Amino acid sequence: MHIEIRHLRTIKAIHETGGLARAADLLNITQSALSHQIKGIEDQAGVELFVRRSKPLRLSAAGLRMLAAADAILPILTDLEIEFEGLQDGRAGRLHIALECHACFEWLLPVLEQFRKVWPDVDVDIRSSLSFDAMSALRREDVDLVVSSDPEAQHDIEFTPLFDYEPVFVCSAQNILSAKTQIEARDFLGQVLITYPVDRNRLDIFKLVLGPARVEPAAIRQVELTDVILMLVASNRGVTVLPDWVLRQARRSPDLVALPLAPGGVTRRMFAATRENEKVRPYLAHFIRLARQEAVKLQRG
Amino acid sequence: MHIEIRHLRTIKAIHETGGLARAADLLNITQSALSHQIKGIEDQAGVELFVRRSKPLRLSAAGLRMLAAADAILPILTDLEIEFEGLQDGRAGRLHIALECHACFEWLLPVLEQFRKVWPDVDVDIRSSLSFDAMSALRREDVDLVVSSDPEAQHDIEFTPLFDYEPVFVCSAQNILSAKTQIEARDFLGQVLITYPVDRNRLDIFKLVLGPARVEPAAIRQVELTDVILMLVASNRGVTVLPDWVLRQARRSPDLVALPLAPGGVTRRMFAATRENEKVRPYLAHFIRLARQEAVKLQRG
DNA sequence: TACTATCATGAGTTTCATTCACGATGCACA
DNA sequence: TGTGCATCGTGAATGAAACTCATGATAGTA
Repeated sequence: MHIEIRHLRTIKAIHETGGLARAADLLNITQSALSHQIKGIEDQAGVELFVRRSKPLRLSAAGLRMLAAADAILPILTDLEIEFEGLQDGRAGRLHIALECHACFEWLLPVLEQFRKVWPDVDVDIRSSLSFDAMSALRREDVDLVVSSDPEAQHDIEFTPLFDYEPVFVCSAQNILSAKTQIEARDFLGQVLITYPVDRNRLDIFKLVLGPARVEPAAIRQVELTDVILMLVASNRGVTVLPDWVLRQARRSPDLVALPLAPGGVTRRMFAATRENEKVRPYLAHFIRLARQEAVKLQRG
Repeated sequence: MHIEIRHLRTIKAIHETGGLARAADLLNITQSALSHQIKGIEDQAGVELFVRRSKPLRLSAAGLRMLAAADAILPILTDLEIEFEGLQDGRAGRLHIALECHACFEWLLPVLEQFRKVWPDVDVDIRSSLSFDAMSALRREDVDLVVSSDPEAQHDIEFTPLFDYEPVFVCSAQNILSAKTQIEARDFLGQVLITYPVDRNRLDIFKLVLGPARVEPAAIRQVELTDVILMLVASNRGVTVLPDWVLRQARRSPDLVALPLAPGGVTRRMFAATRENEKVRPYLAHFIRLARQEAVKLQRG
C-alpha cells in the first residue's frame, strides 16, 4: 500500500468541495487527473473510498476514515514547512551552548533571557561540558556554540573574543597567604585547592601556574557551585582561583581576600567558539553581541 | 515545498541505520537513489537536513525536527493501512442501522450485543429513522442496513426476510372494544389512537386498515416509548396497534386486552434492507443470521 | 600511505502522474 | 419521459521525476 501526501490532499479537497471537478480546480489539476488518481488510491488501498452511486461522488465510510488521517497529518506538515521557512530566513534555529567555563552560568543566564525575547523561534539550551568534549560536540553539531578560554586553532572552528578576565587567588583573611601581595606557585604547597569538578588541565590555575612550576597542592577538593566554593574559602577550608568578575559579584564577605597571581596578575581571554561560517547567522551574531555587552557590565562590577 | 511520505521514511531509515548505504538497503533502493533523494529534499526544504562534515552522515537539528514529524505521521498511516486491510478481508467495516420499525429497538439491542463480540472491528450504530428517509439514506451509504416492513422493490436494494409478525389491537379492559373478538376499521371511530411519532403512512394500522377504509380516529397521540404507550393504553387514555411480539414481552398488565385485526388477524413480514450485493459481506450476513435467530426467540415469547 | 567505507555525481532508463479528447452516466427540469 | 447539463470514467500520449549503473570524491583507519 502506497499512500502519498497528494492522496491526502485529494481526499480533503474532494470532501471540502463536494465533487471531483471542483476539487480538481482547487488542486490546480484536471478532473481527469483526479479521476485517475482516486482510482489509483482505491486500487492501492483495496477499499472503496468513494460512493459513486450518486453524482457528485462523496466519501464512503472508509474515505471518511482516510480523511481523518489526512486531517491529522497535513497540519503536521504545514507546521514543519512553516518552521523550515523560519530556518531559511534565519528567523529560527538552534542555539545549544556548551560551557567549558564553569563559572559562566551566572553571566550567561541574563544574556539568554534577553536573547529569547528577540529570537522566540530559536531553540535555546545550555549544557555544562563536565562530561563530554565540547569541541568535538561542536564539530558534530551536538551543540552550536562553546564558551571556552582555549582557542585551539582548529581549521573548521572559529573563535570570537568575548571578554578578558583575570584569574585571581582567593583565600580567607585567616589564611597566612592573605598577608602576601601576590601569589606564586609554591604558595599552594600545603594548601587545599578548591576547584570546579572538571579535568585539571582545563583549569586556569593548573595551566598557568601549577603545571609549569610542577607544584602540587596538599589536596584538591571539587565543588560544583560557586557560592559554595566561596563559603568554604571564607571559612578557611581551602583556597581557590576564580575569574575576577565572579568575585566582583560575590565579594560581600569581609573574610575573603583576593590576590593577583604572580607575576603581577594574569590576563586571560574568553571566547565563543562556533563552526566556521556559521557566525554570520543573524541569531548567532546577535547572541555574541549580547554576550559582549553583558561582559562589559561585568567588568564594571 | 513538497514533502512526500517517501522522504519521511527516508529520514527515519537514515536515522535508524545511521548511514545512507544501510538505509538504502532497508528501503530496498540503491544508495545512489537515496543520495539523490536527500539532496532533493534539502533543495525543497531549503534547509540542511544532514551533517556531512563527518561520515557516516547524520541528521542535523532541522533533520531531527523532520524526524519528529515522521514519527508523528508514519504511525497514523500504518494504523490506516491496518484498518484498510481489515476492510479488505471483511474483518472490519461499518454497520449503521436505520430502524423504520420503531418497536424494533428492543429485540435489536441483544442482537447487537452478540454481534459486537464476534466482530469487534465493525463500527456499529443504530438510528431511528424518525426524521429522515431510511431508504435513500441506505442508497447514499449514510446507513448500511434498514429494518423495514415495506419491501419497495428497488433495483439497487435487497430485502431479506427477518421474521413474520402480527399487528394486534390493544386496548384497556375498561374500553368497550375489549368485548369484541376482532377489530375492524370503524371501531376506531371515536377512539384516541396512540402511535409512534412517525409519518402515518409508515404505520401498519393506517396502511392496512384505516387507509383503505378511509376511517379517521377521533384523535392521534404520538408517543415515543413502547412502555409509555402501553401504560397510557392500560389507563384507557387511548388504544394502539403493536406487533404481537412487543405485547408478548410486555403483557404483564391485566388491564390490557389484545385483539386481532379483522379479518381474523393480519400477517406482516419484517425485512432487512441492504444495498445490492452487499449481503455477501461476512459481517452483514452474520448480523442477519443473528437477527433471525433472535426473532425466533421472540416468537416463542 | 594505502585501504576501506561512505557519500556524491552524471547519464541513461523506467516509472508514473498528468493531460487531452472523448465517452458514459446521473440529475433536474420541462 | 425525454433532453440538456453537469459530472465522472477511460485510454493513449506526454513529460517530469525517481531510480539504477558506473564511477568519482572524501573521510576515517590501519
